[in-house]
Amino acid sequence: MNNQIQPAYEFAVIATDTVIFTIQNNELRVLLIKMKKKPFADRWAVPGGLVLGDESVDVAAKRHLMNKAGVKNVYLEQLYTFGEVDRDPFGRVVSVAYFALIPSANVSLKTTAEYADVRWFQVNDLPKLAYDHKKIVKLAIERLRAKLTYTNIVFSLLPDEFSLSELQKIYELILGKKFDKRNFRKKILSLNLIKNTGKQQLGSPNRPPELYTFIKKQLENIQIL
Amino acid sequence: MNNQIQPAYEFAVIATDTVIFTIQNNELRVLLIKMKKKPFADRWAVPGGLVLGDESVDVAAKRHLMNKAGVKNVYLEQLYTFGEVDRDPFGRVVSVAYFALIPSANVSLKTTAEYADVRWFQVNDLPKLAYDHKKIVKLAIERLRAKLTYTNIVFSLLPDEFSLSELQKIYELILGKKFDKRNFRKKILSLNLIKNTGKQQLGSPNRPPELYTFIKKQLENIQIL
DNA sequence: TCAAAAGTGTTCGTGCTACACCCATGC
DNA sequence: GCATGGGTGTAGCACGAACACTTTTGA
Repeated sequence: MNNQIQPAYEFAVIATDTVIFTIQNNELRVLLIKMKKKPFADRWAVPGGLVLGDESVDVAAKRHLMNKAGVKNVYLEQLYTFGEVDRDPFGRVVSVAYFALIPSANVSLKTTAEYADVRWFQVNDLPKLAYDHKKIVKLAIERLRAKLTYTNIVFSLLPDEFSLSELQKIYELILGKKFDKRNFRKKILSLNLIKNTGKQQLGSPNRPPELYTFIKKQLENIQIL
Repeated sequence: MNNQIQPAYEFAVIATDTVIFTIQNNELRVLLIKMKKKPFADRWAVPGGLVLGDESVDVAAKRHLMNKAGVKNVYLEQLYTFGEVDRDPFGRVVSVAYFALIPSANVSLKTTAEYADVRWFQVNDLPKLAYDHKKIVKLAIERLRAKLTYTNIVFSLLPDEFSLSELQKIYELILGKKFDKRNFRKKILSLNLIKNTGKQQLGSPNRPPELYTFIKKQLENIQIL
């Protein structure tokens, strides 16, 4: 609707902020960076950055995900756009928030010159966050919980091959409740989302679990629980 | 994340576009405006406009809803943000799309000087749309369908008092399938979302329906169908 | 042989589905 | 009195919930 020249103050900066989730140590964790610049020096925040003039918002989100967390080809979904006037003390910044899911394996953290620190935080034990990032993380968790129940999104939190117990543990961690083992397996197997690879995971002092893999690794809407 | 001065070309214009739904003549309809300016002269589009420098994106959406469709206090929800680089031929415009629901009663269309025409279109018979508005409308319909099934959102498409048949008709129209009358009523009544007012709707040459009303008119997540 | 997690079936109750007839009104 | 949409119950079936023991491995 930009059909006339606008005075400069009506222009805004677009940024993206991405809530990156993974499973680590039997916990749902979020990647946070520690900021260097005022007025949020030493405050933790979700990684993000500006959208350039010649890149789409989606591409900007992917670029920052790569630069700041060193990951690509992960599940990335637009979450919500935060457009309050005073959400950023530096000026008018509208932030398009995303959330990303990465399998526990691929975690490679690199602290860049830009930030004081980069760490994974357990979602129930977050530090005080900069900007409106508390709200963003909260919304991302809600979305993740909802999507676990009506899509097959969980494939993006798991390695290629996994046991049914691992799968169940992820559901229990994120949804915060226990499931009956027999009922859970019956339900999951009846959905034809995963198949038995025939392999076993040896090396633990227990009976070795059978390994499964997802038949399709693309998002589908299916009532799971 | 606007922590340094950016050159002008990295700034973008933020706009909102709102897909406004209502039920009219037993059809799900969308409000469209006919544009006057090139290069989209005489093309239909969803109403929208720029976000001012001192207003939040939500407030801008409400303002345009009032100015262009003459409605306020209606259900309004953020839908998705469209951030492709070339989505607007005039320049870099990122659009935060919303969808709105208005009860069939409140329809007051006024053609303003700004537009050639304003009309309600049946969702299955839309004209060619400007910008990426076809995509926006499609997404809005999907979201509306989904929300009908797991929230009580339908209250915002109905007048204060309504019959169970009206309610059922809305579900059938939007979801595009028929429901069994007895089963539908049993299910709806078991959810405790609506109550019988004791009144009847007289004036038709049929048995007068009993009128119901929503107990709460605020969005709740409840599995309906 | 022991500890630890993996794997496996059945019963019961609830909720969804399918289905047909009488009722109240305006004309 | 007739045409039109409004209102009502029941029986079968499928799916979710509850529940306990045996198996396999490494140490």
